[in-house]
Amino acid sequence: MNLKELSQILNLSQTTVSRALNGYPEVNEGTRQRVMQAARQHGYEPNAAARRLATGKANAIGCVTVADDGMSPHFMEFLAGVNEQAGKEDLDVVLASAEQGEEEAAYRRLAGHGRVDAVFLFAPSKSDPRIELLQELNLPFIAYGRATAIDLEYPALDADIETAFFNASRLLTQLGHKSIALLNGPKGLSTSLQRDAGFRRALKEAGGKPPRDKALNGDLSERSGYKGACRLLDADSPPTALLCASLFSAKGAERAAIERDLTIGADLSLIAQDDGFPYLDAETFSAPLTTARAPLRKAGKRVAERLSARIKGVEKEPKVEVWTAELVMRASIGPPKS
Amino acid sequence: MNLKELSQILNLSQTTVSRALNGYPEVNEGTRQRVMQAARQHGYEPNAAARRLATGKANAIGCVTVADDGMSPHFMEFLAGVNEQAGKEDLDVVLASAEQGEEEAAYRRLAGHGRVDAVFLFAPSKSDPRIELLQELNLPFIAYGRATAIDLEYPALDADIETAFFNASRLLTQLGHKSIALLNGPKGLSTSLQRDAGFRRALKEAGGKPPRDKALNGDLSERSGYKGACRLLDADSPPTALLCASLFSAKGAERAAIERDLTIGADLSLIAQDDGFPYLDAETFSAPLTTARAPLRKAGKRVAERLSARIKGVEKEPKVEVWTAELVMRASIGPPKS
DNA sequence: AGGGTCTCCAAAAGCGCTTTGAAGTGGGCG
DNA sequence: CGCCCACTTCAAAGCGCTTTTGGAGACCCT
Repeated sequence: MNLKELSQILNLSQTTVSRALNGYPEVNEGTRQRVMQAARQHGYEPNAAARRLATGKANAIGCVTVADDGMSPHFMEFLAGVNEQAGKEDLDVVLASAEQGEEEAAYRRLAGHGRVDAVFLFAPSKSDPRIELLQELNLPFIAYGRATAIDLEYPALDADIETAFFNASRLLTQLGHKSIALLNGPKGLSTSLQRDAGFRRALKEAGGKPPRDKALNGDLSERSGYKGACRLLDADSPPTALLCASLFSAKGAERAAIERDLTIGADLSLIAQDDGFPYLDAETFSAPLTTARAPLRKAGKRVAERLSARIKGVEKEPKVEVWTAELVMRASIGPPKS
Repeated sequence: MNLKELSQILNLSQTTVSRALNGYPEVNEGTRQRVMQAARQHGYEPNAAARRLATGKANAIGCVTVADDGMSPHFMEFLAGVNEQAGKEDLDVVLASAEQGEEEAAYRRLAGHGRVDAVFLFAPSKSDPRIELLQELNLPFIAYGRATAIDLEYPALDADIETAFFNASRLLTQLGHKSIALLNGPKGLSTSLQRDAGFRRALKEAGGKPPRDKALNGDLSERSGYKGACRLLDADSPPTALLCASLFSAKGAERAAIERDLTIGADLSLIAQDDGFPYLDAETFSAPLTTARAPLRKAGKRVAERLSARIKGVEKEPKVEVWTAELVMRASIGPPKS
């Protein structure tokens, strides 16, 4: 069933049917009802490709993912948020998966009119080439995370992890910890850099002799957290407080602590970043975990919302929105035992 | 830059340029080179919508997600696999998010020619109405998981969780456990039913007096696993062996065990289903965990692969593919202490 | 009653691509 | 020398929709 057939059934022109269906004012209300009714009855659905071709609007947002590392749980969680909101904005989400190194071509293909109206960028690296590319391609986009080394103005959403980790670290120094460690995420990622910066700044600003500090890079898995914590805790003068880049690595750290008969909160203070993953919950640790909240799903929603606004032309300027990653106090921290 | 412009630059007809670009044989090799070269140089990308309209092929697969419960980590992990493989098959993945109850309309819209060539269904319920709907809409699809109460023949992939949990449970009875419990997933889900069936069958078949059994439903989170395990372990005559529906709930169970000074493997045997989530790893438990492997990402890949085959017309019959969920033995199980 | 203003609809022109059917080359052969 | 065929190329017709243009009626006002 297409427009032509439907209009023939109704004894109307395609124009009229199209207008009736799309809510244009210049059509008789009675006619409109009749058209809508017939459309429903015959199960008419407009052909998306044809509409796209005619209007130049795809009614879709998207992103290109890289096969190997691009599809982390973090990304997927963010994507879940994007998708959820996109549904409310009546947008499809299209994923274009590219091989490592073929990303640019994939973006060019997406930009090739007709697939998506806009894209989002997840966790751009420090000087991510994609930003310049997208501007050159004139494809509207919003980045989640800041490419700190890039001067260009571009729309973004960012969680202020730096401040969160600064506050968290300062809290620990203020509690009197003299040896604090950071179990950070992968080297080079801008969030990792933010954590590191906040951490170091807090230690530097701590009055008196700055505490001993130690930072390790790893991925965000339980295994990595466990390994890192083992290394730290088994060293000479182990840290009495630990900052973790994710709840997963915090889980690993907890395991390492328990294995060593250290009680979280009493023997070892623990703070982690909570990305809001389902299934894993800051409160369900052996001591409820103090966290810096940076909920990915919510961020994804917001990005989809702004993308929709950009497509509609409502949002125009390259606005950078920064969300504070709020510190949630729970029982996993305390003064060092001595 | 569109086809017309490009062909004008080249002084060729659109036909020839199109054929050259799409690898048709009836074009001079020299001309083809010239065309390819010019296309690259001018950054020509064919308009996807136009191509779709002309060919009737969307070169995309998709699915409709439901805002609230449809976007579990399980689904996202599966989706990651789909997307990865889709990239290799040169297919886009499109997500259409619908409000609860609006799913049918969303499928109809997707079927409205031009958006996707096929869809996948994740974890259909026992008698999922979507299956009939899709057959009626004539939209090719593959389901991951079986709608057991439906008689229709339809293409699917399934992990044989029932057998896996049967084997796991039997293993525990053979080790001599007299009280075994199952921390199952949400009630009504077909995987939950499979686990339950396998579990009960094994206990029934155990020689002599059948062991005491207990099954709890919950979600698949750490918190739920913890709570369930607490309830079980604090009851009279607590189980000496525990089956968990996910690594997350197993993590929770582990925490409950540790809290009670029970050693996994010695005081409490633990077996869990491992869906292959990154970040959480069966080996990184206080005792490496025996698991039934049912890797979601791999399944997603396979579904995308088969979907591609269906689109191309290579796969035609409603083939049901069943993967055994292999039991991986690790140190978390042993005979009961007595 | 005539002219002007609205309201509603039909026809047709794209949107950018693929694909059909036909035409233009040139070479080989009789 | 002319004919046929293989090899290339081209013009044009859609694909199904939106949107512009312009015309036909209906209605109102003077």
